[in-house]
Amino acid sequence: MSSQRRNKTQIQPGAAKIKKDFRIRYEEALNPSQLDAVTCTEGPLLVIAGAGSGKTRTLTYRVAYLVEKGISPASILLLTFTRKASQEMLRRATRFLDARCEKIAGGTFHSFANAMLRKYASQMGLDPAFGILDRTDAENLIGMLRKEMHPATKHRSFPRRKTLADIFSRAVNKGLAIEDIIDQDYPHFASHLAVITRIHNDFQVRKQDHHFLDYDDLLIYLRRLLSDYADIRNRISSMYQYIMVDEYQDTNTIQAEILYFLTDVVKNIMVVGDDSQSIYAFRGANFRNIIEFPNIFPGTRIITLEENYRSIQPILDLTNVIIDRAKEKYSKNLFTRKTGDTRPVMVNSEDEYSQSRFVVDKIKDLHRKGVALNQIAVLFRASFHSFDLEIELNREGIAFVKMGGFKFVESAHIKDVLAHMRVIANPYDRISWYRILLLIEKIGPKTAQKIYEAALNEKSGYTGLLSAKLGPVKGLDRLKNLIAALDIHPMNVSQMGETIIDYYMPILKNNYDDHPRRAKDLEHLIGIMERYKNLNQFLTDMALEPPNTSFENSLYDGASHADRMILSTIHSAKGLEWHTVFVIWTLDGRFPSVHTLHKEDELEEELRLMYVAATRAKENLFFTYPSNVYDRSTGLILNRPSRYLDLIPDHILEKDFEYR
DNA sequence: TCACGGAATATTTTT
DNA sequence: TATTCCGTGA
Repeated sequence: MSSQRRNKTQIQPGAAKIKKDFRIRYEEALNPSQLDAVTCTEGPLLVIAGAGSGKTRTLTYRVAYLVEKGISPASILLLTFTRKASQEMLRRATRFLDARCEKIAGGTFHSFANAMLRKYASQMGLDPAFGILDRTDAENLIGMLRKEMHPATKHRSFPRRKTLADIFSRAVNKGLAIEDIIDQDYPHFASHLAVITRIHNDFQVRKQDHHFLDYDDLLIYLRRLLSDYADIRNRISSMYQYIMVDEYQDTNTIQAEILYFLTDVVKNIMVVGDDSQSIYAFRGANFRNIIEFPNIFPGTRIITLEENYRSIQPILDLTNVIIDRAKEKYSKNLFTRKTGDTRPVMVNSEDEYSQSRFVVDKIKDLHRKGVALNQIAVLFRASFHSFDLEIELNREGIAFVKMGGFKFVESAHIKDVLAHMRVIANPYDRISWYRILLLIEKIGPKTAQKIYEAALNEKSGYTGLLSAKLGPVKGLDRLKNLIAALDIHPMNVSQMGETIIDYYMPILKNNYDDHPRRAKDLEHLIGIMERYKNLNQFLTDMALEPPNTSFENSLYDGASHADRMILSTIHSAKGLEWHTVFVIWTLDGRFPSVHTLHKEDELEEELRLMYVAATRAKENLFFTYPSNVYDRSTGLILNRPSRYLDLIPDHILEKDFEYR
């Protein structure tokens, strides 16, 4: 790119300045393009960072550089895709430089929105003590409303609550009407449009009435705050003079607009991303954000990071071929200095079972040769693709962790306990009331509703339950005692948690045959509570910044955590790397999935997903696909390798292996 | 009105 | 795997 030449000449004065008295030797730690990206601090900057090109490293050093330059940490804002990412970068910057880096405002768009809204919400007529609905809460609420629309939802063809939540969220994140989403993505529900729209309206109203914001609302409200209230916009945007955004390819239009407003006063904004790795369009991410960035911010400098530090040349040869087929992208030319002569391999197996056998045998083999288990990963398109493999791994006693999929806080027993706390925090929280009431035997939806209404009639907050005039309801006494106990003694968060868990234990034992495992989770939860002084803070964090990984399951004390191999969806593998990577189910119809075959955009996204998967590997890369798989939904027999790998020449992808 | 059992169903996921 | 949904009987 011709602009890059210009960049180089411009940067020289800055680069010279570094040498004098800065503590960190930036020019030694970084390659020339990375150094460019770090030292170019003024004005809009777009960094296209290819896979494995040291993106995180660059961001981290840039944070340190800004601080070392004397910029106040409080005026630096670092927005990332996950909370963990920003924490990690700030932690490393702190190690390189000093504790000033800890003062930098960092987090996700959602946590930033939360912070700003708590501060300024009242000015836009929003209760600053608003509660946050996580995805499950939103689904439950939608489920309640769905049921209230009884007659129409009786048909089997009516979308389930999860699907409804999906539709609603997609509409927000893509900035489209419900109707458009149905048209585009769910044409088979077209006949239910009217009812779906009604449920959606009710959903919005309920949230407002109860002062609840769901994840999408956080962004919507922040955007409104910034667009409609000039004085607040002014205040916020003069506070953050240097803004950095990671994973820009996975931001959606609302987030791009938020950034636009945030830079109203000062336009020192840097975004980093790789359009080739954009894999969240189903959630509203718009990879064109990255392509349009220079149009929105005139004078944008573009820096491309093209040296890959991760993979050996044969792997890069393959990934370059894969991504070459993408229609719309910034051109970049990744290169590596890592040589090697092991070509990526495509393995055809007879069926799913022999696919699992191949992977297991290969893992045992590698492990014997000295590759640590935690340097081996198996990646797949969808969470359930690993079920069969998990069985085989268990049988062979190979320790693994599965990433992605279910979260700690989303599991039913954790939500049960949290619901009790939420009722205390917000007595009008109908969802939580229902949840805890339904746990009691002989109480179903109807009874729960009666109790809820009677309790709220007392107008005395959650203690309304104690004085509510109710006919005798069996089993409610224990709950009443609990509420009374919580009311009488002032407690900190963890004491409250323990009291609730004491109450909840019998219910847990009754409801789940695997209660010992779940009880362990609850202990873990207490541990987390101990870090909090404030109930609301705790509940907010549980929604916005939940403890991340789906922890060690029951094998807590089995193999040491360090020596386990990794099973992961490709989405959850973003940004990670391993010595050896297996991508299973690279079968046309599974990857890309049959759902996407007739949608061009989605096929493009699947292609990028394959690219992300392949670029995780450092030394070894295997693709496997079983033959003769019957697809129930379409009636097709699937037996071709993924179209993204099918026509690649043999000298790049070795293809004639068979395993049975 | 509730509990229970069996069947159906499932892309992907962070917030 | 694990939830969710629906029908049935009490």
